[in-house]
Amino acid sequence: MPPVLPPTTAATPPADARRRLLEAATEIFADFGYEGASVRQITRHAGVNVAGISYYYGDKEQLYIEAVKHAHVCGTSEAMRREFPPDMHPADKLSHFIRGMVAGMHAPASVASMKLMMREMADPSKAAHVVVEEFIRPMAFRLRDILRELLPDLAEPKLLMTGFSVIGQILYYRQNKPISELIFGKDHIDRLSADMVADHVVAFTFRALGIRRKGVAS
Amino acid sequence: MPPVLPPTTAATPPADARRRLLEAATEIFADFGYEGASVRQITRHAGVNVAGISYYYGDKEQLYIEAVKHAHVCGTSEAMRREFPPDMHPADKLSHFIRGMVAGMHAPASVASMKLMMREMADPSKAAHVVVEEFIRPMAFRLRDILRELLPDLAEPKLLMTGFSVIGQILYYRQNKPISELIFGKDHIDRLSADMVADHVVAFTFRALGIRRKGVAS
DNA sequence: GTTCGATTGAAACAAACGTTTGGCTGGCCT
DNA sequence: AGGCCAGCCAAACGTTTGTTTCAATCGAAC
Repeated sequence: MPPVLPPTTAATPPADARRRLLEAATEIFADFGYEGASVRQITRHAGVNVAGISYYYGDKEQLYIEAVKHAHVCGTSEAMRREFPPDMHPADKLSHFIRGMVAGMHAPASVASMKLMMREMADPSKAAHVVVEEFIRPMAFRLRDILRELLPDLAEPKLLMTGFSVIGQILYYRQNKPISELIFGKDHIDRLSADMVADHVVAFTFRALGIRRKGVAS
Repeated sequence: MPPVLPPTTAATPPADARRRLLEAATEIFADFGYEGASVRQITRHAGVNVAGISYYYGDKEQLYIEAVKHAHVCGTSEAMRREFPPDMHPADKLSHFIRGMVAGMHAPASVASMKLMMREMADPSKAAHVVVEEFIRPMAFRLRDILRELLPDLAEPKLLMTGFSVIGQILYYRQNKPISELIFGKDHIDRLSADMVADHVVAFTFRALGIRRKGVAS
């Protein structure tokens, strides 16, 4: 009888195979999706026997969920989570928020983890609530708080849509990059550096919101 | 020997099973993705024998490609494809473009077809180029032409990013609706009607671009 | 009424799937 | 030494996958 599910927390002894399984799963699931990835493909990539999945994670689905849970931790950069000093001007907060998020999307700490999270956003599964609770919702609420501070007179639905306008601009570049490359050519898209995109989104948003102050430097 | 692949064009006699297969495939592929959908599930849903897939479409992959090809036709509404009179003010063109696209996303002619296209955008496969050439690219170029007319002094990369800012806002509501509902609650999201969203995106974009003229009515 | 091609049905195909079994390691304890 | 147990493997499990086979059925042409 295997230990069914040795707690995901620390405590677990080295068990290198366990870690390699999770890393391989993150990459393969990110590239091929849940159904498209086979357990044999994952274990081969990890250099572990197929039985390792049942041994360490119970089954394929639990491994997937663990991969998603892990992804929200190591996929996001510190810049995306940083809190702002309360006395900072809300316009500066917004500018920092956008720049941090664009940077985090453009060069994530772990490419595979970010891919996996984006997959979960486009096609949510049982693991989606983890990404939402731990990653997306905090982001969304931070942005809404900033916007409310910036535009105190705006009604709730308007505030919601304004947030979507900001997030939508940022997410576009990650969610639709392959398609954009197909349309305009990979070289044209690659020329858009993270800084250029961040500058543009900040400027576009500031003008839309009637904020005169120039976006501060990152 | 089956006719291998009776041409997809018209000409083909009734062959009701063929049409039902395509419709079922569109729905099942849209809901479960290519790998997640099984041929038996599709044929059961269509009330056709499994052999029908090989008989009418060759194999699962070709059926998928045909479903995607078909989707770009019947998934988009007429409003999204309409050309504008050349003497129309570019700001009005932009307003109409946004409203048409928001409406087409919000209430597509075929929900399943739209789902399938969005799936192909988020995770392009061999069938992606069809969606791009026939649906996305024309949209993107129409928008770019409008923006160039509106902002003739803007450099090419800036023009590209401005287009992405418009498209990103619009696509957000379709690509991330399930996630938004998870964050803010389904009822809050459902309250955002297509008209409200369209009004907001037009207003947000017009202010960002420094267009004074109020968005015209649809 | 017979013939023939197009269409459909039930069954079978090999391959791949996720999962389990049973036993072989090696280090650690008494 | 001997017993023990976690870690790991090769092999097999039963099921489902996509695809094919072949006979049955139908409808019009002759």
